[in-house]
Order: sequence, then structure tokens, then C-alpha cells
Amino acid sequence: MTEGPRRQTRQRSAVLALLDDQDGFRTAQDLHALLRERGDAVGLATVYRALQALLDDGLVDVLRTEGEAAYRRCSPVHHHHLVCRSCGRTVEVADPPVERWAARVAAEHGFADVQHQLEVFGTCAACAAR
Amino acid sequence: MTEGPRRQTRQRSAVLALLDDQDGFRTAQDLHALLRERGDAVGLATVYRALQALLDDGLVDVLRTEGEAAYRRCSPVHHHHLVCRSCGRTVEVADPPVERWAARVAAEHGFADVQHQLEVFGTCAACAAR
DNA sequence: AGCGTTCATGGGAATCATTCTCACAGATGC
DNA sequence: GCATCTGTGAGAATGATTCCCATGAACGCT
Repeated sequence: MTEGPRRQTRQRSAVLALLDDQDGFRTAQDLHALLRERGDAVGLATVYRALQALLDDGLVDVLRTEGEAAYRRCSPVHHHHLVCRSCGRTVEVADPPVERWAARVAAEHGFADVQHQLEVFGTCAACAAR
Repeated sequence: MTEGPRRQTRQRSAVLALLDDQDGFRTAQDLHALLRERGDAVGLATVYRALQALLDDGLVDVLRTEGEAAYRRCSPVHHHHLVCRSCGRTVEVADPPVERWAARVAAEHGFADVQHQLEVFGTCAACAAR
């Protein structure tokens, strides 16, 4: 999963820095447009490559719902997200019980080398008020 | 989510019948090819429309991982999947604890109208043996 | 059964995200 | 500074999904 050594370039730093400023999940296309606005333009293909690399290194999370994939900067430890359906705001949450539950259920069915992905969607307080 | 009344057509029945015969998740393209082999051909666009309708009615589950979406016939009650990474075989599992956990965590952060999606991936016993 | 309305179909074009190609630029190591 | 080798970028290519629209088939009614 973690690939060999990465070369540090202006473009990769730009993508990561931009992600740090974002609150919720952003698509590759969004990031590309934002970078262009911001002044330090990066090729679209490069944005995709940078995101793939960051994903391999566990520095971003990906969310594939409808159509396009969305990325978000995240802590490198395992966790899940609470995502607002309407504004995209996200909260990282840990879930010890689910970890154990997943491992147990998988074992019961003879599955090994287990991973899981869990996303919780809802409407956040701010959006519900509207 | 559940749309208006649906018209019952040969094509929709064919898609649903085919899904009933499948074991794991299948992409729309796969289903289209299988239907063609089987004799009762259905247009690709129609396969997509049928799957979308079935999805709205809660009769199939969708899995969006890499590239294309995969669909599978499922029971209409809420549940999750244990999916073999290598052969695609799936097992439906219920998870009362996660339900409660998700609801509680969401409430703590002021989120309402909560939904969640959880998939567990692993290598099934048969595939691990190889 | 006949009929009209309305929704579904299909095939090819259109869309859209993502990946590939390849010549060139820049990072890294010495 | 230099050689090497990976990263970049623009556009083409790919591939899944959706749109368009003329034709066909359900459904409700009589």
C-alpha cells in the first residue's frame, strides 16, 4: 500500500496544503479549480496522481458516493466520518465497538485479513435550522 | 426515495430474475452481458434504469469501490455485507450494536436524519486456501 | 377487446470523471 | 554542476453512466 519514496514537489505540497484548509470532502475537480483560483495552478492529472499518492500513504480519506470520488485530509489512525448530507461538513469519530464487531463477525464466517469502511450520513444542526 | 408506481415489463423482470441467480455483487455491464448470453437481451441503458429503480425500492444494494458500481439482490431490511475481496462472495449480516452506536454518535454532534453504510472486506476461507 | 394516455425501451450520441501518453522539467544524490 | 530518474502537464483515450427521442408496450377505462 505504502509505495516507495516520494519526491517532494511544489504541486504535491500545494494539494496537501489546500486539503488542510478544507472543511469537508472535496472532489479532485474541485481541488483543481481551487488551486487555479488560488494562483498556483496544477494540472488535473497531477491532482489525481497526488491524491492517489496521499491515499496510499494514508494521509487522506476517500468517499465514493455518487459519480465522483471526494477526498479529505485525515488523521493517519483508523477512524470513520460523520458527514452532513447537505453542506459536506465532516466530523471524525472513532468506534472501538465496531472494530471488534467487524473482526468477530468476519471470523465467524471464515474471513481473514479484514478491513471495513463505515460512513454515517445525516443533516447537521446548522443545515437543519434552515 | 420510493418513487411512484412502476410498470411491470419483461426487461425489469429479467434484471431482477438474473440478480436472484447471482451470488455476489455484479456490475451493470456484467448483468447486461449475462442477459445477452442468456437470450433475453436488454438494452444497456435499460439495465441502468432498472437497477436505479430497484435501488430506490430497496431491493438491491450498491457497492461503489473502484471504477464501476456493483449491485446485488438483497433483503429489504437494513443490513450490511461481508464481502470477499478476491472472489466477490458476500454474506449479509445484521448489526444491532452499530445501529445504536451510529445513532448515538450522530446525536452527540447534532446530526439528524441519520443513515449509515458499512461494508466489511476480507478474504474468505476458500480464497485464503489458495 | 378496443383505445388513449403515459411511461418504458433501445441504440447511439453525449457527458464526465479518471487514466494514459510522451516530451520536457525539476528533484535528488553524488 | 551533472546525470539520473521520477514528476508534470496538455491533450488524447478510455470507460462508465446518462441523455435524447422516436417507437413500443402497460395500464386504466369502457
